[in-house]
Amino acid sequence: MKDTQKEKLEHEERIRCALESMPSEDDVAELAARFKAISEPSRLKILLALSCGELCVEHLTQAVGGNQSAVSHQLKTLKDHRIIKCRRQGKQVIYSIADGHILTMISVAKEHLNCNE
Amino acid sequence: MKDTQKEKLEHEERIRCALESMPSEDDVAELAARFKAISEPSRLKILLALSCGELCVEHLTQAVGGNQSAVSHQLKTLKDHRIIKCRRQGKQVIYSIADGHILTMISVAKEHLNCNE
DNA sequence: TTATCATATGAATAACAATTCATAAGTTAT
DNA sequence: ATAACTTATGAATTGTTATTCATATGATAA
Repeated sequence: MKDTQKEKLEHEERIRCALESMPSEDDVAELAARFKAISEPSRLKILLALSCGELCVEHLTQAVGGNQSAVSHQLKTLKDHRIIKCRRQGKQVIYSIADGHILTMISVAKEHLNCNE
Repeated sequence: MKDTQKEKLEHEERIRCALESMPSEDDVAELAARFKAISEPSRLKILLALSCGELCVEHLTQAVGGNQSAVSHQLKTLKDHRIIKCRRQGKQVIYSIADGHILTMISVAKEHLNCNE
């Protein structure tokens, strides 16, 4: 009976920790939205491509293999969530990954592919 | 004229890299699906809660603040994508995060919240 | 200024996913 | 075997998101 008692206490401790450390609704929502932005195949391809360095829209369109309009919409989504940033250079707009955290995510994700769990 | 030439070559190099290093359609699709699994607020909450340690469904239901059926559906989604795993203990089913990569992701995500870029 | 090239956007349809409700299934205790 | 408890699931509705098409905007060159 003592062991189950102990286990029960551990469970209580964990749920307490889970409830206390839970970020606010708003923070969770924003975080989820950012994950969602990454979670469509073509947007993920854009990020995978950008992990090689900055690229213009035309090249990104080649990289994802879609059409220009779709890619622009996808870029907007990523930009709105501050996952990528851009700068204009003449006629072209050149996109790049916004910060190190995102790059880390993409790297971890790539690793995941390679070791397959 | 020499500088733009050099830049152009760099661009070509990058798009070449992007195209060559792009994972297969299937791999990208699976990766995207896994990100998507993480990207709903209540599923993200489940993962944030589980980052404190394993929890049973009832406690997880408390942690996300939803109803039991919804949480079970969400758990199934996460489990189907091998983001969480579970074991039965008596009447209860106890869930935990499936592997280190996922934990890393959640940690990076949490950091992201704290430093806000 | 007009023509051309590169990118962005609004609106609509089409595809997809989340939540709910009712109920089933597995586990333990009586 | 039945009841009580915990978790899972199917089906339907509702809500969301992606893609497409047509067109607009912004930049450069002629």
